[in-house]
Amino acid sequence: MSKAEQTRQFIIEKSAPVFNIKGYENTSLTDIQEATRLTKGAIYGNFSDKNELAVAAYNYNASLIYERISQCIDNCSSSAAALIAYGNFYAQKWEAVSVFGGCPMLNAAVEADDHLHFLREHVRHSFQKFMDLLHSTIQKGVADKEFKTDINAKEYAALIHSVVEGNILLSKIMNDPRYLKLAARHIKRIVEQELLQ
Amino acid sequence: MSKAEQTRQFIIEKSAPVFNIKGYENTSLTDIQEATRLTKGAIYGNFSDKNELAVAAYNYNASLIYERISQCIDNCSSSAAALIAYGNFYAQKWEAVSVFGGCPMLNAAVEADDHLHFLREHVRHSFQKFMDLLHSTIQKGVADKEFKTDINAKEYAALIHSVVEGNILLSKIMNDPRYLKLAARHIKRIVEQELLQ
DNA sequence: CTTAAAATATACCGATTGGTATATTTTAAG
DNA sequence: CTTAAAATATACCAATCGGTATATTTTAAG
Repeated sequence: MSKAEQTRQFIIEKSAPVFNIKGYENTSLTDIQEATRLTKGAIYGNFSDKNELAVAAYNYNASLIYERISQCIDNCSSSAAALIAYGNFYAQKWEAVSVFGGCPMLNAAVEADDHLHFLREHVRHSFQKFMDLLHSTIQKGVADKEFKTDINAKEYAALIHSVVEGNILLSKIMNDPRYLKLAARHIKRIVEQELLQ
Repeated sequence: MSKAEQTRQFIIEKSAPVFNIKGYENTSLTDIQEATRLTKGAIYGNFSDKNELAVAAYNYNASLIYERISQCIDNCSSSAAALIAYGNFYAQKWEAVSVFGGCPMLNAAVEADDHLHFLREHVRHSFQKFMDLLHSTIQKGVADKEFKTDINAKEYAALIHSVVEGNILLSKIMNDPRYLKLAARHIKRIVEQELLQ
């Protein structure tokens, strides 16, 4: 990895939490300079403009969470356990996620849905990636005869994902992680009462 | 109502959708001038600063939705019908809500949770108000022997609210109102299988 | 109709924004 | 060690930001 590639990665990693906390449009180059302790020369030498860095930072933020969640799912011995683990993930890691500014997908989605168009497709893509992860987990449960055969896997994937995101929102604004524990229990109930054979 | 009070209300109503679409920090005074076709003199003659207008616009946005939803609930003949109507509200009014920038509470919550502190308490208050509305609806169902007696009304209120908000997020970013219809069906199932006697 | 006050418009302010041209420093090949 | 290129720092730019002082217009009481 060349010096510039190292710097590029360094800038992404240092600015990523700032973008997530302050928002992609409200994060200024001064903020990025302070976070990286670098000057505009270094930043614009590695990114053509602020938007390119914003997209790189978002993708970094989203993939960071994705890796941890998919790893968490891979460690489960059954599909039911995997879905329940997904519901528990944010409840367990809440302190770390909260300090980091909360769920990067939730934050970026609200900002990108109707006025940050350069970000929108990236946010859509990561939402889809999360739902695909849940979808394939449910499909595996069906294939393994663990789950009922007549369930709509895509709908349950979207439902579980939305329950988690909705309660991240609630926990964050109310400053109360109990909403996430409630979400985890609700997902457990869905799995046990509607998915399991 | 004096001329100034009329103008004040006019500014709130015209700028409210702009704040909801562009975000409270990203909406500039130029945006507000364009939306109202007024000058800075008129705006600063009626509001001490941009934040005061932002708070007034947010409260207007939130109360507008609240009024419609509580009216929708009041028209229902049973508590079960009221909760189901709540789930259906955004699915039915999606076109109008979407053009308006989506749910004002969702948008403002993401912006205010960790960097727009002057707005945060107002957003918390309206979240609480929505959950209280659901809470009292569920309590009424229990008192009327319509719902089971051993249910946790507060938890179900938070759950229903979060399912709706989560699917508003999903519908908005994916540009697909089907997620809201899914939320409505899920809430119906919760009411029928977990709340009704 | 007159007139003082209230409301709105105009013209300006310093600070900050994203971005760039150029100077300097650092890197790494020979 | 030398040196050209790559990477970073510095100094600047026009545009826009929120906000204000003042001028003008509109309102409404007498």
